[in-house]
Amino acid sequence: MNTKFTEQVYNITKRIPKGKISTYGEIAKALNSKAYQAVGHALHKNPYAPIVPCHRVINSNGKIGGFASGTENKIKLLKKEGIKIKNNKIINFKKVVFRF
DNA sequence: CTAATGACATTTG
DNA sequence: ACAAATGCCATTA
Repeated sequence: MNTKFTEQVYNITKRIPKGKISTYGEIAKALNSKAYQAVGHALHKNPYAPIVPCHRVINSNGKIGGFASGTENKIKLLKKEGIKIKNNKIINFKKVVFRF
């Protein structure tokens, strides 16, 4: 969609460096908004599926949350990126959170 | 335009 | 600490 919000969401999500992650809340804040759900929606539609590392975006509670391709699959991918995950939760969550 | 939904977050039980 | 309820914004129907 050509809405500014989603555009920003994708742009920011793409800026997340490898080995780091971010939360919906942080992204929403980066957009000067608190539409966490809208961010999640944007990523859910995700017309930039392979372009935007949506798997690097997780919940604020350190949980992975839900993902289209399966949460467990994302966990594996994040683990490969260097993120430590236990029971679907981020271990070094605070250490890997990327803030804009 | 109005209503409902969601890859959420926060507060309350 | 965990589970449920409420509130939030933007998008979709």
